Amino acid sequence: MSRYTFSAVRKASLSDAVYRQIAHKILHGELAAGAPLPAERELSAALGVNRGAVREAIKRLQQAGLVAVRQGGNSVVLDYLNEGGLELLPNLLVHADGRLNAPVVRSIMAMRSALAPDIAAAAAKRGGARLADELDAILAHMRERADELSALQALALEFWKKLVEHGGNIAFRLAFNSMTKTYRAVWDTLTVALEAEFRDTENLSAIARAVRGGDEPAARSAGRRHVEIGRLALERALDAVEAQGGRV
Amino acid sequence: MSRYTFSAVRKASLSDAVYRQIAHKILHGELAAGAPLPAERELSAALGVNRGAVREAIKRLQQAGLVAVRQGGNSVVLDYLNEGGLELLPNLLVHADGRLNAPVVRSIMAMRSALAPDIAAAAAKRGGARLADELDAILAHMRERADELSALQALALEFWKKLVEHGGNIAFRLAFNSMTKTYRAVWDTLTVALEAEFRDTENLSAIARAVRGGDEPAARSAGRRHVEIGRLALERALDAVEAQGGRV
DNA sequence: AGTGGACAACTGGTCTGATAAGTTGACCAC
DNA sequence: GTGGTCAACTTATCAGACCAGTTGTCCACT
Repeated sequence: MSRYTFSAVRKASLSDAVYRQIAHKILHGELAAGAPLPAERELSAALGVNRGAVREAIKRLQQAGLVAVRQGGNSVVLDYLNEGGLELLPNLLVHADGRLNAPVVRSIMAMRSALAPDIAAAAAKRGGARLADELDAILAHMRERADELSALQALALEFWKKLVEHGGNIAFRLAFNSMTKTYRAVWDTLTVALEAEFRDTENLSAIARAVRGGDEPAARSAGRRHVEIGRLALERALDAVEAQGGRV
Repeated sequence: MSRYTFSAVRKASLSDAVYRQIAHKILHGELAAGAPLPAERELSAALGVNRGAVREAIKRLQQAGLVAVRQGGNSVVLDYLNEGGLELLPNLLVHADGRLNAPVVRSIMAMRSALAPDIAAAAAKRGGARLADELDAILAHMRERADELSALQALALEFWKKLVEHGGNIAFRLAFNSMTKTYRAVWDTLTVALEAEFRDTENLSAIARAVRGGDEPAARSAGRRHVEIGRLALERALDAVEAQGGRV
């Protein structure tokens, strides 16, 4: 492996930039629901890009439930609270100025708490010994690398990924994907905030044992205990910064 | 009101049609993960549309996590099980031949069961008397129109929409939107399958009371009991048709 | 007063054909 | 075996045109 690490060079396409700019304006209230979008020709002139790029961006906005397009009239901004899907979470998680949006963080942690027990239970129901072996392997790595917090974080995510992959529930799996994308957007922040959870191999071991024994209730309660550790830690952290009126 | 009812004329755009066709091929295995997509020019020639329409469709596929696009090389199909979000559920719900996909139905009902109790609890925590009044109004309508099953279904959905709107949890709300879109795709089927749940105004009333009293645990358990009615009914229905090897 | 036709001025939808720029593999000089 | 060069791909972007649906206005007719 190379002695140095390099990160990929940024190469956002024009239509991506257009999409992001308009989505940002909508999600942060600059373009209110019901407001008409400028005409495609106007937008392409204002943004200095070809109309095709604008159209590609608008098609994506349409798919995300942010705008409604209708031939003959202007596209109009929709209420994303009624039309948007989970994939909007990453965009909502940070304020325009880069601060974390605390209510959104709390929402995500609450959803995680709602789903994790059932994900663990489903894995226990269908997983079997083979899954348990894989989980134990991950746990072994976690114990080896207890001093590398970021590695622990990655392994914990992998643990849950395995559970959701073997639970046989496609809805859980897709929701997990959406939440993982959100998670990655604030990875470094959570490395610190969720440390207590990453160190809780005890409950993860309990899940692995429950998977091996097919014990759904045990998996459910161990899963619940595990994610509650992180939820409470984050809750306290948010309360602390909010109490002193600080930035999140 | 007019004596006759008319339905809107179909007016799908070209890029929509292209998107649907390719997404269908991916989600139903015709295009496996890792496979390269034909070049845009090839696709536009094969489909008989211009390249712009193909590009708009591919941009949407990219956003949905179905393909990865890279300048200079062919776009490649991704594994939607690892990359896709909840918004794919409507597409996965029905097989290529129009039959319901039973495992997906079970998944969705399981997810609903995981979220509903927490949605009810969150509403009880933050809703207050005003929300309770609105819920009671919906319940009154449900009792009036107990003989119109489809109306009951719409009102039940509205009831949950109110709960999720007032729960203050954005993640629940967005997930609810995704699931509602899926729900609408099989509305008529569920009208019959979930009849028992739509008639269960008892637990909904209990939720409304819990909201009025701010009683989170009561809202949680009533919510759980309510959706379990539908989940079990659907479970039995699926088991029945599967036992006789029938179509779903 | 009310209906519906004709029309202008918008809007998005589609198309053609061109150029820029990134990727890949083959070949070759060193 | 390393790296340069080139051809043949690919996507990215562009300009400019025409088609098609929506809206508001005016007006003739009933």
